Amino acid sequence: MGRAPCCDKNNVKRGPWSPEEDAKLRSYIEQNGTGGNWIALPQKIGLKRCGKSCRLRWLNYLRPNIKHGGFSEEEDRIICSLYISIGSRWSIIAAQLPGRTDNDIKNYWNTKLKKKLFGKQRQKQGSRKGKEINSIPSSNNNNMNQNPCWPELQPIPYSNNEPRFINHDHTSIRKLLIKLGGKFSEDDQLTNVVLPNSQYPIDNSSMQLMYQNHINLISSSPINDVFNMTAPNTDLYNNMDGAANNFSAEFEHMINDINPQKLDGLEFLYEDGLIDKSASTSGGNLDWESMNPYVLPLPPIVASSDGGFQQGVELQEGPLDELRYPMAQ
DNA sequence: AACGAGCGCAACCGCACTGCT
DNA sequence: CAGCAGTGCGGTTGCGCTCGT
Repeated sequence: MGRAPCCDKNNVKRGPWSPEEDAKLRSYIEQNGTGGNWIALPQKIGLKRCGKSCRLRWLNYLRPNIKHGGFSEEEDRIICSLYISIGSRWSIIAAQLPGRTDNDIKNYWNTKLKKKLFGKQRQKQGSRKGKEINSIPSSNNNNMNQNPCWPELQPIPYSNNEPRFINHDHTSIRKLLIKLGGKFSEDDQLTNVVLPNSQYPIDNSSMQLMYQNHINLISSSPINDVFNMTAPNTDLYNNMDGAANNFSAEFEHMINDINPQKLDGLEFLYEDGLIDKSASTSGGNLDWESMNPYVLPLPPIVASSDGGFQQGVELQEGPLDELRYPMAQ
């Protein structure tokens, strides 16, 4: 199996780009564009490079208005918030930060932001090697209270009775809910509300309305109230067999019981102790589809007219809500 | 000064998706 | 509708730099 390589690896140059190569590529694209064919481009301009390599070089470094380094605090916040919300969708995150590339953001996250956010970054005056600063035992949530960089991103101290989540930001929570909600969808039933084991067929518009109301409630409530929020008191909810009525508890339940394999992009919540695996009631091995489907009445991801995918309910605010969530991940 | 470890980042790899034929 | 080529994307790698010993 496997597919043919995009180029003959024996006849292409690899490794760092020389200034001459950069100049060739830049001048050609500035004059002629890419021509919609990266594979053929290097041959046209006499570069012994793979088309993919040319594309990468152009997109990440040669393109006009590219910024490198010097991430601002605001950019940091956006990246963190989005990462928490949607995971490692670097291209989507990059789209929110003009002049930044997905590769740049990815590198920045992996080398700095992640440590910064979770307090693992070595101290400025500390040794460069061998000294793990603020090393965090994964099960010790107390340490997560120490975040010198973004106090507002501190996790809520956990107790069995109190909800905890890492971000006091409504938008992030909403996005996480959406992410989680999308996972409730069956792959091939994008236009149907998915209610595993449901005996109560619900039409899409009802579900969307319910979901929108719930989201609006979350958005307009003080953050501390979000986790004590009660599910909408509708006949629909009341009719649902075993429907939990306490948003906080169920959200906790959901976070704790998430199957890590299905929480792509958020695994770090486990790894960094933000989600306490030991608190999970099912050892993280939950049958996803058996989860109570009524906790978050999320609409499914649906195909949009422009060929992409989007959540069934369009969020109303802010640029971050322009996100689309490809289903295939 | 030499060495080695850690770090940052550019570039590569391979898979998935999309559009065309 | 299937197959293929091109593209996009996220994960990983490898190299050069920095700094402590």
